[in-house]
Amino acid sequence: MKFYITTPLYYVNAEPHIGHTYTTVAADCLARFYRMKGYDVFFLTGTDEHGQKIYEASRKENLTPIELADRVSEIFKNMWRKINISFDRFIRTTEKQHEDVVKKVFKTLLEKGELYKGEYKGFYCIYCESYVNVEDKTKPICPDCKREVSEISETSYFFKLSKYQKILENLVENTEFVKPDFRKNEVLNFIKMGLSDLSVTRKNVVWGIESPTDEKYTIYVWFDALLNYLSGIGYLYDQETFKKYWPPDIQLIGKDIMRFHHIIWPAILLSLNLPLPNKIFAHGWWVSGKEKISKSKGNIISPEYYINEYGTDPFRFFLLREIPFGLDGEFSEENFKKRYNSDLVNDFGNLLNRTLNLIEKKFDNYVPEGELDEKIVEFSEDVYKKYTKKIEQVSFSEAIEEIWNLVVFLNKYLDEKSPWRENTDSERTIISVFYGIRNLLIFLYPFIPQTCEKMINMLGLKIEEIKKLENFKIKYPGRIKIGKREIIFHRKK
RNA sequence: GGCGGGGUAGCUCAGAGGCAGAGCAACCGGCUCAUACCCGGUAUGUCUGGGGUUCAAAUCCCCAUCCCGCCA
Repeated sequence: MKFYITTPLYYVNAEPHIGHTYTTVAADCLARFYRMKGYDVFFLTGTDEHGQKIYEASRKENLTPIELADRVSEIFKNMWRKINISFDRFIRTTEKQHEDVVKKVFKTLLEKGELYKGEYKGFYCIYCESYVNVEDKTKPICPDCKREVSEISETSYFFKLSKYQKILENLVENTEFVKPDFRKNEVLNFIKMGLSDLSVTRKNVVWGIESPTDEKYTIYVWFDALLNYLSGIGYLYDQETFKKYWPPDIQLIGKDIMRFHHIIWPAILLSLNLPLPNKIFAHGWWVSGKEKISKSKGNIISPEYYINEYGTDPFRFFLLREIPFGLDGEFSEENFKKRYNSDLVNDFGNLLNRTLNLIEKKFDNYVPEGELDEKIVEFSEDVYKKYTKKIEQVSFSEAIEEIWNLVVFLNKYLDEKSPWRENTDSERTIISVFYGIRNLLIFLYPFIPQTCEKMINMLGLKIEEIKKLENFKIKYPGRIKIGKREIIFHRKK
């Protein structure tokens, strides 16, 4: 079984922020989960580097566009390394391979009549790089960015988007293509209002892929960028890889780019006679003080701050645990700290610590021999079933809630059995809790990989053991010497 | 203005005809292996307002109101 997952390509006019990080961490979690299930996973991410905005941004810094792109894409890569993103390929739209694919696709569609030459008259927002409808023609303002726009008239190549209206309607209405479900109506309404053909070339944008036509045009940055999902796994140059992974099983996006991914993207694929992605999941936004996070509002959340202050995994954990994927959520240090202290420090970290401490003091650093309590085996199986189901539904927060039932269960179990007292069946209790914790580490591995690796060492087990979901069935590991005990999550005041 | 979603405990939200719920916070108690942790218990409601249907409404219907999203 294969699993192909993508994030959007991030535009290099800005450095990585919470939004990029959110999508990427979520994708990483899924990629890791499916690898653990034994799937052949391909996880694609990268940077989108063409367009007018990049050109202007580079000018401001006295750089050439490619110099800027080089720098920022490197920053993205470093960020992903820092938070342990296990992508299989990081694609850049300025790579020759990608540019060739875009040109070839353009040419093919032109030959097939899916693209045609036309005339565009209307308003154009330079900042958004798109043709826009304006409310008041005497005072034309971009409906998206509220900047002033100018009226233009130019020849352009158009993609026959309108032709796919009925197919798209059917796709959205009757399949899992648009996720979460509550977004379906939104997309459907938009399609039903009528789709107009899409201009896919620009005359005055120099920083872009040149169209393979007689006249000088560059290809519209979105048309260029969307094709990365094809070029990233070898379309038109590595048939073997492409055949193996196409189509995407899931593509993650932010809700702001649904139009491109839920409408334009499938239409392009239809025009190329390619199978469509299984689902495209639009997640929500992190807000701060009820407002959308933006530079101008000064309520930027710096991933770096949280990573440095609390650690990589607590940051990943918070993003996926705090709110249901798909909805907006409030990001505040207060909420972060609450989660950190109560979930990671008190419940989880302390469980590990008290257990290891007991093994250390009562059993001289060895996990004792004996039988497992069947109650814990059953409970683990139950959690496993529920948690895998949730994660397959892309419900990260609910998946973690299921796992946390096991954390709570184990803490309670220890209290009830009180293995620190005399005359209790302490061997059995300790072995059972040890087994339960090992399972926790397996289940949590997609969310907080680094922590799980550290902790599995502390248990005296091999890292390989937590990289396979099935391993939760391994019951007794033998008489094991535990590793060095240390505190991983430190309480924050 | 059109379409859609929503308003439930201090907070975040679940419940979609049959005793009003969970987590967090609060309060009380227990424990002491553990990172002042963990475990148990208690309390908390005009289910936005009003009307209607029903033996029975947070739930279904109508009106009002407020918030959010998409579109214009």
